Amino acid sequence: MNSAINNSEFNKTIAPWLGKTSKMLNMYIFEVFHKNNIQLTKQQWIVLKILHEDTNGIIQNDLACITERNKASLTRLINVLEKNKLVTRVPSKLDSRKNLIQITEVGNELFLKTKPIFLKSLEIIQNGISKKEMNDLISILSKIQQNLKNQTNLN
Amino acid sequence: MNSAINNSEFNKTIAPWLGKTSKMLNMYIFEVFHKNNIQLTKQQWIVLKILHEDTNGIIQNDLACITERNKASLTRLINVLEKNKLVTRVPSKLDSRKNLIQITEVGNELFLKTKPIFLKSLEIIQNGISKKEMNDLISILSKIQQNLKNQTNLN
DNA sequence: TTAACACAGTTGCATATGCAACCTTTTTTT
DNA sequence: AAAAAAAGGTTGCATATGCAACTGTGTTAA
Repeated sequence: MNSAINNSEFNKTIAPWLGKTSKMLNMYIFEVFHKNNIQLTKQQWIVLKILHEDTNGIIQNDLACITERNKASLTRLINVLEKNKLVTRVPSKLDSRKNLIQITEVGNELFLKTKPIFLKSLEIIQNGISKKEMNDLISILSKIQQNLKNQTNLN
Repeated sequence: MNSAINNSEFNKTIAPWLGKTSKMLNMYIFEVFHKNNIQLTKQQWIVLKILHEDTNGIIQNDLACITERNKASLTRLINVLEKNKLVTRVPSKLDSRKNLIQITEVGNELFLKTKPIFLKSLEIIQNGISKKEMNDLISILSKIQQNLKNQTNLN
C-alpha cells in the first residue's frame, strides 16, 4: 500500500500524472452533477455545449471530429443523449447519408442549468493556481498534443 | 467543423486540455505497442510495472489503491491480465479473503521488453519541453489533484 | 459466544471508447 | 453510364471504468 515514495524514471514523465488527473476530474464532475441531480457525464456535457452553440445542428462526423472521438464512439454517445431526450437525429434532406444532431429544448435547458455549476467546479479545482500557471499548463499540454499528433500522423 | 478558434471561458480551463491530452496519450501508447506486436494497454502496463517491482505479489485492494481505481475495475483489469497469462491470482493462506496478484514469468518478460519502448515513446512526446516545464507541469497537476482530493473527501 | 460489523472480491448494470467490418448513399473514375 | 472509390453511420467485439449490491471471510462488540 506504499505508493508514496516513488521516484522512478516513469514517475517523472507526464504519463502517470496526466491519466490520473484526468480521471479524477471526470469523476469529480460526475459527482458534482450527481449531487445536483443532473444525469450527465462530462463527455455528454461537452457535446451538449457544442450543440448549444450551434443550434443549426451538426452532422455526426463533424461532431466526432470536434469532440475528438471516432465516429463509432460518437454514435453511442449520441444514442445515450437521444435516449435521454437531450438531442435528436434529424436526417439531412440534401444528403441522406447524414444526420444533423440538434439539441432539444430539454437539452438546452439542462445545459444552461449545468453551465454555471460546471464552471464553478472548475474554478474550485483550479484554486491556488495562478493565471500564469494555467497558461503555462495549457501551453505545455498544447505542445504535447502537437507532438502526439505528429507521431500518429507520420507512419 | 470549425473548432479552431474558440476562446470561450470553458476553453481557458484545464477541462478540455486534460481529457483530450490524456486520451491522445493512451491511444498513442496503444498504437506504439500495437506496432511492436505488444498486446497491452497503458493501464495494463502500469499494473505490470507495479507487480514487476514487487514480486511478492500485492493484494487486489492495495493494487486498486495504488493504481487509483476502484476494486471492481481492478478485478476486471486483472481478469484480462490473467486471461493473457501475465499475472496470477494466488489465494492468501493467512486470510482466505485475499488474493495475492503476482506477475508471471511471461508477464515479466513482456514488461521488460516493453519498458524501453514505453519510456522512449514518452521521451518523444515530451520533445521540446524543458526539464523545468516538465517540473512545472507536474507541480501544477499535483495541486489540481490535491484540490480534487479535498473536494471529494469533504462530503 | 454469538451477533454485528468490517473487509476482500465478484458481478450486474451503466457509460465511454476504439478498431474493423459492414451497409447506404454519394462522388469520382474510367 | 457503369464501376470504383469515398463518405456517413451503425454494429460486433474488445477494453476500461464506476456504483451498488452481494458473497464469503475475518474481527469486534455485546
